Amino acid sequence: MRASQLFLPTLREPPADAEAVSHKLLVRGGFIRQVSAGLWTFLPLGWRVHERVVGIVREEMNAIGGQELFMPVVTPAELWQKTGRYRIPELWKIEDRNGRPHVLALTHEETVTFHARELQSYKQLPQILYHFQTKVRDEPRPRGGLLRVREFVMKDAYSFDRDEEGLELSFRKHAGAYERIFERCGLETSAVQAESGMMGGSESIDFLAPARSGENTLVTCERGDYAADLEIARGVPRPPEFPDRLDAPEQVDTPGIETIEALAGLLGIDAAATSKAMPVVRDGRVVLALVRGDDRLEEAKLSAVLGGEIRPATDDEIREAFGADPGSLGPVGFEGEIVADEALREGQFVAGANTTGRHLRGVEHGRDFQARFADIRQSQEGDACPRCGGALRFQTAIEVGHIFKLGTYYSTPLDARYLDETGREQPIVMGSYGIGPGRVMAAVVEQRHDEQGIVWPRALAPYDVHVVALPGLEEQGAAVAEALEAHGSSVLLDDRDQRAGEKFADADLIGCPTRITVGKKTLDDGAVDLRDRESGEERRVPMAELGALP
RNA sequence: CGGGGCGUAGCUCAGCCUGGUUAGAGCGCUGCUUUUGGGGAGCAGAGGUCGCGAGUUCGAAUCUCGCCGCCCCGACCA
Repeated sequence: MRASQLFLPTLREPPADAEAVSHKLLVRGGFIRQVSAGLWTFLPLGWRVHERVVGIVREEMNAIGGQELFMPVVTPAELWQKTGRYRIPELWKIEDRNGRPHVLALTHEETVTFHARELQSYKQLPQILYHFQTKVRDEPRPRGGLLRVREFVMKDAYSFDRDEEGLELSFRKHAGAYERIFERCGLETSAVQAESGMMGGSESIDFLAPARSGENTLVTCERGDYAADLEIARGVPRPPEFPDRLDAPEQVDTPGIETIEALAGLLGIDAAATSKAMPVVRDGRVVLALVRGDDRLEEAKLSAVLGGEIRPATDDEIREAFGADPGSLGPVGFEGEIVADEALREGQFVAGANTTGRHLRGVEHGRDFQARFADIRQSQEGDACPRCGGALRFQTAIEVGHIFKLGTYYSTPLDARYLDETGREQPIVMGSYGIGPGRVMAAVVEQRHDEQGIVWPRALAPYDVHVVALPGLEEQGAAVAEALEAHGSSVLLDDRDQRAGEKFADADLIGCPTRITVGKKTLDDGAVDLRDRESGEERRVPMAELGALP
């Protein structure tokens, strides 16, 4: 391809509002352009990369027996009403000309389960169906270029099995395929246990790619035996230094004390020997969540424990339920449900007295209050690994893939059933598996770039070789490009009427793995200069050897 | 949805506080000259509803109000 005829608008400067490296480089390199918030066009170069990711995903999906099909983006609202997902705020709702409600699919569980009703016998199971299709989500906050967008292509796959055992097998197959996909894309990822969020179902695994920009936090053990998403990570906090035990709670005046640091300072105790009360509302009821003073509540965990949506209680709700201001709340005397973190099971803690400006020393579970215990704290730096006690490491990361065990969450409401050997009707057991190729692209750029630009892995590069024809040598450059193409390489020939420096800068920015320079000096030697983008190494190669290049 | 910021040429921005010729710069773009192995130099040009709408004023890019859009943080989130 001749750069002089390619729609490849590279920019010297990054867009002013870009933060993420992948956002800056993909825009500067002429791979993508923004149309509106979270809505992006893939320019010719960007689409080539996207389609290379798609190609890899397709090969690996076919290798585990996946069957590619294609489902529509627009779906009737009824399907979503049946599964209860019609009320998801991200769901983009539209009407046809008759006013009949439809939605733009944010994934395709409903649609594929609708089709799965044609699977009627155990003899037809298992099945894996997948497609590459546009997903539309009315995201509250798109951000970071391709990292979170409102419309994107997703490879979504769905497995159909007769039972949990079959699902486990399909799930493992996908996990294996995903490992191979990311490996081939040159991405470093960790597979971790994760929250299921809006998808429903029992178990899920996230594939997280560590990067400077990202919306997830990957928690790993320094010894490599533990990895989890922060939302469900179970770090072990250090033990507190408790003061002397008290036979009964003792009230202390703490006027104007609003933070744990101030409280611990005033009383001269370890912040870990205090407790923090976080009132939340679930289904209109105030529930008290209790964590250690030096911990933060992990709302995702609490939400899972309580089995539904939660929100922080308002100041008015707090005063009505506790008779005290936020800052002096505690479990003693509270009539409602209390969920306490495991770290508070043993020992005596300082807690709010439910009287403004007062706290209680020596509060002990069992004697002074009753609570349901669960892991609801957010892991933090300094925690120990739950497996081996080693130090935990925290890294921001990008979620590039997510696989879910759905069970019968969709098949039951949508009536996807089969008959087993004994003639009994059973719901189909399902799994769903997603990868966003655009986000994979962004993650690759986040992990593989330098000051000059992108360093694409060979498998994803828009072209294998970038031939830079120095000014006046366009035809000689074209001859080199033809020779390379004859040997199976894809070639971008920079035959633009530009200075050498500009061409080199663009080549570095675009990031093809190999750059070949055709210049007067090289031609005098009957050779070209070949430079490896990743290592920066450059060597002179005789023209006759071009066919043997990678 | 809460907080903060921004909106002037294709891009990056200045001008606004303190209203007043014909609205500017750099980069990019067009033509010519020169130059040619890491974003050269010169000359000549094209390119603008100053986000939109009201208002104040003799006069608004500039002040006021409303709306829209975009970015960042948070909330939320396959």
